[in-house]
Amino acid sequence: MKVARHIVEARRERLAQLLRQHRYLPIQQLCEQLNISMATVRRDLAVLAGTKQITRTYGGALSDFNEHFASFAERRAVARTPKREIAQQALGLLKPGMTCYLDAGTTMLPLAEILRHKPVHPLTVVTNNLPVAETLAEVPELEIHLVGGILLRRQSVLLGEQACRNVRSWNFDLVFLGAEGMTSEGVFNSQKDVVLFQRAVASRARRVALCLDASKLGHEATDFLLPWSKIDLLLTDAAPADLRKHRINASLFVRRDDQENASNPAGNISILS
Amino acid sequence: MKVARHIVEARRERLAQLLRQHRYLPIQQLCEQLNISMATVRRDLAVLAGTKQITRTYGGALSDFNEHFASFAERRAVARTPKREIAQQALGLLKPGMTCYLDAGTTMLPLAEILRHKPVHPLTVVTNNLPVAETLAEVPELEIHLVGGILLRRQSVLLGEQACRNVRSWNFDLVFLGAEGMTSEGVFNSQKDVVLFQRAVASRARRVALCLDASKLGHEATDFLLPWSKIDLLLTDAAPADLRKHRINASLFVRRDDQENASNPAGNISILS
DNA sequence: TTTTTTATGTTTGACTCATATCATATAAAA
DNA sequence: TTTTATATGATATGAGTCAAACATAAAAAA
Repeated sequence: MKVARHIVEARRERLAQLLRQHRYLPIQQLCEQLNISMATVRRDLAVLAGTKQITRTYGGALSDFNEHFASFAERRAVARTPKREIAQQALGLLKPGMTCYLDAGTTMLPLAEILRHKPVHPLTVVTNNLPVAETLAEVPELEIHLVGGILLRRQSVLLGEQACRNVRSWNFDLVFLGAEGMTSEGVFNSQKDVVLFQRAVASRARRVALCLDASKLGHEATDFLLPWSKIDLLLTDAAPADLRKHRINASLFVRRDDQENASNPAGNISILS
Repeated sequence: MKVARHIVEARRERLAQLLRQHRYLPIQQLCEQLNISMATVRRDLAVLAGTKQITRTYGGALSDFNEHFASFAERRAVARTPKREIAQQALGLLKPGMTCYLDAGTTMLPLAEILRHKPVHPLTVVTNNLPVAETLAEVPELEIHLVGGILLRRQSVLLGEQACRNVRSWNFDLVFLGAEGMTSEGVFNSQKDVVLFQRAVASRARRVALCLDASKLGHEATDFLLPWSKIDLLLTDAAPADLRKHRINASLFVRRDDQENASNPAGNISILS
């Protein structure tokens, strides 16, 4: 009998979740847990294996997730090149002695990786992003702080009230934030806790840099994050013409080699691209 | 044909290493790699599974090694079995609804792994131990909190002033602490920051459980952590006679099945073993 | 509503794996 | 050296898994 699409997807998500939790499970146990036939489990596993979320084995399956934040690696694969570009722009903004914040989200991982190999020293990095923290943990030139908070499974990110409280004791020279969408009004994200936390971070920052690749243009996610008036820098690979088309008021363009002038005297957004 | 003992052990080590490298391998491939029969591979795998180095699956095997925290896993190899025992004791103390703290150090990892597969639900777990946090991150029944703080490279542990401050906003039903040594005076550790933080944790706890395997007996590390008077429970694999020999005042022994009586009315140390 | 599509569970035959037993060769002990 | 212990590979039997085909029932589309 056919079953509604959302039921199917929910079951597959549950399946993936069970496998992440146990790393390996035989098909029989998966059947018992989900109350479905072996045939269905096998078919679901085939789908999940197709999207590289799991590895099929004889008689069971094996989660690909817990191997070094693999889900991150997946998402990272999307828009890899733009994100590396943005990371390069971000790197140019970092000066020795700064205290900076790196946001949750996949955009920050390339920056962390670049920093790992070409550290700006000394530098204090604060983050709620576990993969970023771990990437940078090995670099002796950097001082890494993790904000405390509730650990959000799947995203490996710390959030919640305590996280916000922790952030309020910091003063950042520069914070890098990611988001899901940008319109003429400002930038958007898709989770309320995330937005709350990002606002807390932004309120402690001397300068706020938004990192958004071109695919976010015109997208409007559920939760409004910040208006452009509170954003100092936009790091993007989007073409200036496309930004104008979406009425994003980008009056000041800054090239990579004169970033010293990237300050924002008139309250306009500086764009590095 | 019989084969020299060191050959056998070398092969098994090679086997374990292959599995660590590939995480999962079917038996056939292991045969090809090692040029031995399936029967021998199966027997070797049974041995490795017996020492919890791998998990047998139908048709293959799966490394139990957390390749992510290599330095951790190395240290974990030492005193592996006692630590699993201690973890089992600790598990028995956890009751639904509790808020507990898991310390830094390798002793907590086996507990985290057991909890991952047999979660006590609901349970709030607070930790400064990144590997523990990650091990438990995928378990939906648990709420995981990381204290904020400076990330100590090498140990993947959070410490520092902010960490201490964060801890002070918690009330723990039960905290599990590790240490480097124990004498008749109390328990010791080897880093000042660690001790400071552990004291902060202990001060917010209704009950403090120390997890110390027998190898720590009589050892006196550089920094004094806590006197026995402030410790409610000692989880150890050390024999009672050995404890007495070192004049550790262990007057109350508790069996695993009457842990309800493990409270500490007279200020004596309860021992689970 | 009627029609089409499709997700599910069952069945079947081929294949793979596990367990136990056994002969043998060789290491280890006497 | 002789004897004992044991690690190995082969074999056979039984159990479990896989892939494909099929009927069915319910969702989606018309």
